[in-house]
Amino acid sequence: MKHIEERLKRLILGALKDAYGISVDAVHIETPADKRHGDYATNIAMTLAKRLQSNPRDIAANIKAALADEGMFDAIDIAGPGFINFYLDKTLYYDTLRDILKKRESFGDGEDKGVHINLEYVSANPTGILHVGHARGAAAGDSLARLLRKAGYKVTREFYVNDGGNQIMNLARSVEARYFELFGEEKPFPEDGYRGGEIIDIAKTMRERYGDRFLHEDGIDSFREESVAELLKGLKRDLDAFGVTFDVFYSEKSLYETGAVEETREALKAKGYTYEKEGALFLRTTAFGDEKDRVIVKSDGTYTYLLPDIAYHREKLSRGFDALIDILGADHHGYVPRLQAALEMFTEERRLEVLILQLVKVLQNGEEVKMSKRSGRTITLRDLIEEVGSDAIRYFFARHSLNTHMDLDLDLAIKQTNENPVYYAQYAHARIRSVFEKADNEGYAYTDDIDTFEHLDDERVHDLLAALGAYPSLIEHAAATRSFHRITQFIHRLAQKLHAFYSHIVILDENVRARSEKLLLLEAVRIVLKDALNLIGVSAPEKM
RNA sequence: GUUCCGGUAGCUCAGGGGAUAGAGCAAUGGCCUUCUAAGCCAUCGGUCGGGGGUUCGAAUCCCUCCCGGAACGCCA
Repeated sequence: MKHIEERLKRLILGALKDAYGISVDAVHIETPADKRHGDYATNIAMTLAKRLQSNPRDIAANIKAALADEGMFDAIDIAGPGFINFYLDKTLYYDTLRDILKKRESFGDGEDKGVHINLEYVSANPTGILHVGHARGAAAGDSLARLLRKAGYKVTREFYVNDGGNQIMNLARSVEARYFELFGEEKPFPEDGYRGGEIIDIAKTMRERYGDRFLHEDGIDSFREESVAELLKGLKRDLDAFGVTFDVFYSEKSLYETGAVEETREALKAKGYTYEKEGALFLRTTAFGDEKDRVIVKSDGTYTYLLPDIAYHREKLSRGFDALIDILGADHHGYVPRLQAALEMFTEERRLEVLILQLVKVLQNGEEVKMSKRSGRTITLRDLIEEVGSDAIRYFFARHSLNTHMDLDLDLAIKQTNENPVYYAQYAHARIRSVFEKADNEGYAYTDDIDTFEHLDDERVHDLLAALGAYPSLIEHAAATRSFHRITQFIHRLAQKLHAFYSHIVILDENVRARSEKLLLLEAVRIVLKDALNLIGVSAPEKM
């Protein structure tokens, strides 16, 4: 079935041509929040008021008169300042129902966009374990990846592993110092070293594997490699428990090994975008809108982090992606212009989209908890998952847009577990399953061999079907605007309508036919609810 | 000082330039002999930070001021 909205747009365009002989670029169709304003509404008459030198309500009346409505609507009203409200013929609701039952979880899938997106998120340094601050990026990236795929984009989920810079050496020295400590030996702890408990754990692992060997010989390479490997393993395990996975873990170190970093430096030089000053190599990022030029090779000959980052993004482009999306924390926003500038030295148009994620303020005992890996005092993602649960946290993050400055009150999050809105949605799913279980166990026979619906003429049914019917265009819009939180809003709306339906209508009707129709409706709701929950990484339980 | 976010109900937050600004939590009052009460129904709650402007129409766009967060390194 062609989306109703598409059909409606064509009708309106046709009416405009007939009534006024004009065409417009876009017809805005909305699904009014207030159902008294119909199933669909358009403001087209108001937007044309100026162009047609006429008042919106008259224009609306002319459009209405010219509409060849094909029997799609029960009624078309002109309301308010000039809205045209469309009240769908009820049989079209049943089209939605049939459509969902046929397509199941592929209902709402966008058409193949033929666009391959590389989506990079989290990319936490392997110098500690994930804390609450990382959780938001992980939840956002994963949800967005799922949403984009649903909408018809091909998506590669990528994690950039910073295993090549100074901080890794800092990490290795930190572990080394802890290792010496385990043997009661003195070794100065790095000034800016990592003090998390996991650093001590790794030192213990090193002691198990190598004994006291590195007290006598230089083990810094081993400390570095083993530490990164151990921490990365931990990151993956925590992310996995959070339902967040990646297709590619890309090593920064490999960029050095393949010569990609040097190659990028030379390419920038060759293009004439670099100059030397005070012994350092500067990149002329101001030529592309940055506020000042940036150093890429320091006067001591080492690289700043910008150069490998440019090399990395070039490498991503060379893998054939049509678009790159990075999700970065707000603390890195100032970095964006220089990276964009550098990449535009290589590409005609801007290919990198950067989504900035505002930082989460974590409160405990009424006080802000500062996250710092170096201090080692953190609230870890792992603890949070254990105490609050992955679903509740995922739902919490998925409710908020990227640029919301969020307060996460841990006491509240933990204490109010049962009042978390995630359960409202999950409960709706479990309820549906339980009705089926009851039907199966207690001999309420039903059939799914139904193509017409005669017992579903109820306002609450229409509310449910209207909500379900909006799913495909919601997916499109949410994906296009990268706003996965709209999915969460949809989930809540759908659950709300399901609960209302459930509370007022007996599903296991005495009449087999009526019972079957209602069960099919429930099944359709369940399919879409589960699919939407899946998009934000939340489970759909069979029982609660 | 500059740049980027944000300021909407007691709290946490939604609000594709449109209709009477909405949810959750909190508060109040009803609803379990029948499919899960983690639910339903109802009520309470707002000078959309202030002031200008654009528009038929502004929480939304523009300007300006105030408040909060973040960033302004040859750190990552």
